Amino acid sequence: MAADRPTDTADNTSSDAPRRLNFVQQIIEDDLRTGKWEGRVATRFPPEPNGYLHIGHAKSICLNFGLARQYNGTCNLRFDDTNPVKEEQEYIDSITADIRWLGFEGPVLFASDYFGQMYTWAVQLIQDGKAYVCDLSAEEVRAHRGTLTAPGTDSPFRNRSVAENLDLFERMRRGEFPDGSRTLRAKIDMASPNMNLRDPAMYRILHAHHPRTGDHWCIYPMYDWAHGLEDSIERITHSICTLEFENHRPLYDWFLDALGIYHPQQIEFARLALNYTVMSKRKLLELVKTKRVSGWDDPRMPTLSGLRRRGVTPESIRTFCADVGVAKFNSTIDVTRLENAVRDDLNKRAPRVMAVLNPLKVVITNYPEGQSEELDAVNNPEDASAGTRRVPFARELFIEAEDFMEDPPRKFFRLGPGREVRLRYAYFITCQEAVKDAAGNITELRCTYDPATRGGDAPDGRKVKGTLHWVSAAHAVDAEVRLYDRLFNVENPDKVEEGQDWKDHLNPESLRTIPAAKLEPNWREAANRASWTDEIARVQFERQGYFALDADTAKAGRPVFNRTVTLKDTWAKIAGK
RNA sequence: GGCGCGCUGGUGUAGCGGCAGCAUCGCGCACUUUGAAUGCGCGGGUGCGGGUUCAACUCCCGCGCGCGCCGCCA
Repeated sequence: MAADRPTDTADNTSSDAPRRLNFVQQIIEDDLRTGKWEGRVATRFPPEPNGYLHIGHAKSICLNFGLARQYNGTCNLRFDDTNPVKEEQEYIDSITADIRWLGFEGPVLFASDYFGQMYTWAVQLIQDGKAYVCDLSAEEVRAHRGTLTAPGTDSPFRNRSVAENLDLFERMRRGEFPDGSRTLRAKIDMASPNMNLRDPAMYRILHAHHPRTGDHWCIYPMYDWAHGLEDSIERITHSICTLEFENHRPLYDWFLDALGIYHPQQIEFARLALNYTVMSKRKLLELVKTKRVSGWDDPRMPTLSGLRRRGVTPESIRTFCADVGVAKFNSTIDVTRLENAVRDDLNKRAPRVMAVLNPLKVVITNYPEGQSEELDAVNNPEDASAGTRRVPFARELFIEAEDFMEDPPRKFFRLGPGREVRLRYAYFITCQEAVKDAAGNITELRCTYDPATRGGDAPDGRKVKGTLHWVSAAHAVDAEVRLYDRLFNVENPDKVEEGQDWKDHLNPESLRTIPAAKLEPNWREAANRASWTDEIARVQFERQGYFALDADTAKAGRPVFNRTVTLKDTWAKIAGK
């Protein structure tokens, strides 16, 4: 099941086997069969540029762009920029870049380009007696709206004449009234059991500078009014959004029908939720603003830019989204599934390199001083075409401090006094002595090597339980390594108890920095043997995990690596017990 | 209160009347110059009560429980 599984599609259409369609695909195929849209499939991804994209958006992006790809249709990237007070050019730029990084492209459009058309349509509704200008304040509107159980009451301005409404609306547009003083409302039904239909606002007055339209407008359309129009203008066929818009669908339909214009079908699906993180833009923004993380692209963030910097590949995000599927009910996905998709991809593609994070010096006492040699190491056991490289070996080495125990427990396969292990691609060594300082800390190991085991095999067939990674001390390159862990130490940070704050569950150990890890000297050439669509260098540090070269490398004057994800570590589990 | 959705193994889900599958997680075994990867095995059908049917996890009805939404945000 490994080799032939498509790893780069956003859908689950495997060529063989009966295809299992998700419910959206079913709707589309039914429509294709009945010719509902003349065989067209047109979707859109409509982010509001008020924050960075996160893994939850990736699901929607993969769905919308994936559907278009699958059915030979189109998918527009449409910025839903209808609220200038929250939106910024920075977000427009990051969203565009993130989508391209994820591997999708399509026309880039802006809702703000339709403001003129929307205005014309609003006038039409007024003329038809289906919209009116209301002078109630926000609080008064709330009071008139009624409650969950009680119907609302009509606004005293509900029955203004068409002429007066037209005049007032025009003056709203011209900027004659202050923010919040009036709204244009749809005349629907103040007694509707669906609160969304109790004369919802279509336009509010906002004297705000818009990133694209500047100061041309001082009235801005509300989502419910605008969204269907945007879809209609773009002749979208399937307008896919998340579950919370289900109650808005009657409104979506009402506006389009009242106007008598092209009418796409709105379909709702469950957004992605992941444990051990938060996904709301509000909370992510707060983490950024309060400096709990270094920015939107902090590698601990669930943002696409954070995941990218962390080293996660776009391919693995796409397979993850395909694996997760599309359903009509909310559920929380275990992050381990994301991590797994990442390991799966990286295992096949990442070149192996040896790096010692927590160095312990080893002296090979029977290896000649001043001598060194080069040993062959394979770059990727999963990919023969990756070839081999030469790794220098000498008398003084570093191994991982955790790979030695003075008094090893039964199941510990690594080095201990008198024990023999293999140094990967090098020799068998036996520990003769652990040298300690005055405080009793082990400062150095004195070992002997068996020259006959060069390359790592014993001619006499002798076996060894453990294989350690290592680096020649004289040849090692220092690197900064950033070890990341989950941002929160509880599964659901959104669920807070009385008197607690969601930020109380931030994991204090989500970042651990190692200033001077020891890398094998040819790490860069080794890493560059693989090519990545985003040109971020990624490697596996053998026995430890996958790491990505951070852009800070340039200013740090030494390589800086981010740990993307660890390797599975069954010893850690055993040791933890 | 309304609308919508769900209730299958530890978890997340698939099946659209007759075989319960996938992923993940856990455990075990094999193999192994990454305790990695890989391969194999083990771990389930009830939310409750009715009905339709030769046959229901799948269809229908009622109940229960859970979740989501109800801003001059999107």
